[in-house]
Amino acid sequence: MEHRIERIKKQLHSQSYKLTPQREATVRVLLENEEDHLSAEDVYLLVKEKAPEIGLATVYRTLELLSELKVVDKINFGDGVSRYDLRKEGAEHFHHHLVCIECGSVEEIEEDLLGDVEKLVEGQWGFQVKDHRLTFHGICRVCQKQAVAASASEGNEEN
Amino acid sequence: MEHRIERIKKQLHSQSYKLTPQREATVRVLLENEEDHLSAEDVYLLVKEKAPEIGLATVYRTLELLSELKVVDKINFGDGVSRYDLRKEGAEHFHHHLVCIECGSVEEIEEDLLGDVEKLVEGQWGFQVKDHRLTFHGICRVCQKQAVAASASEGNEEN
DNA sequence: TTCTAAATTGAATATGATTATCACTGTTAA
DNA sequence: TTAACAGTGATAATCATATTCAATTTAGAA
Repeated sequence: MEHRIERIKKQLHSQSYKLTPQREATVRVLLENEEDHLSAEDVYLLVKEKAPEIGLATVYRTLELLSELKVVDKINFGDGVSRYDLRKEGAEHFHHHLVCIECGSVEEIEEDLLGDVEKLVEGQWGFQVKDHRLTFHGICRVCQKQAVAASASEGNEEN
Repeated sequence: MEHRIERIKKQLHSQSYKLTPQREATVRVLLENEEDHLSAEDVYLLVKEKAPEIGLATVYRTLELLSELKVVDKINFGDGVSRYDLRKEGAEHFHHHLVCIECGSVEEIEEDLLGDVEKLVEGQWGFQVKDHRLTFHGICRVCQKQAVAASASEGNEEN
């Protein structure tokens, strides 16, 4: 953790930005909640717990800054809010997401599934790929099981 | 064109919605601008040309409705607005996009590039894929050429 | 056709996320 | 020390989208 903060600090400095206490607190929240896909508001509430004096505007500014530096990726799952997702250290590409249309859960896939597809796009469309966004919409493992269980008990009145 | 409108009409009727003049005008605009990725505001302005009495709220409602019926896909390229893209007739999956980070142009790929990847996701992650969103960010053919031209003329003062 | 209930509309307003403004503070470097 | 200046928090402004509501239109029933 400290190592990653140190690294982000260097990234900031390299563009003559500072790692202020507010920015550090924000980064720590992102690191501690790496699994989640927090909105700016979510981040704000979590940062407030450690640094109650921080303002919402600062959180937005920090997230925007981290986004420019490619420390986080700004993503959008179609609800009205942007979410911020830490990029894995050294990751060249954005990771993929599995969004469940039943329960709304979001799972991440770190593996790069698109190597071949990107080559195809570069070759066939002459498009020089720099990054990608891939999201699958469907039904997660848990909801699939629930669906099976529900249909199995069909006919036996349970309520 | 008429054929496609007829088909959308049937889809609406099957859920007991009506193809009102306002909805028809909106659909026509979408059909006539199939190449583009129009925002709600864009659609509104274009529909106004044929049906000046239409309200913005109606356009939003219509686009939302068409989105539910999977006639259009609501997409988001990271600027603050949703864009609406007609789904090709009979297309099971959403098509892909190539977004140029230089000039902002958006190209579409109709081919389904993800057959293999989806099988992998279903097998390895147990996730039942219903749809996907895939966008590549990079540099389009035109901007690549311009970059080459610019670097070639480097040193010769041209202005 | 006439009637009726439900669907749809436009205008206006409300909402909610994000951005801009601005006065103030802390930091840096001469 | 002081003079920039980056960074901050509170607040107001913006902008896309959703909602409300009274008026209108529509598809069938009678």
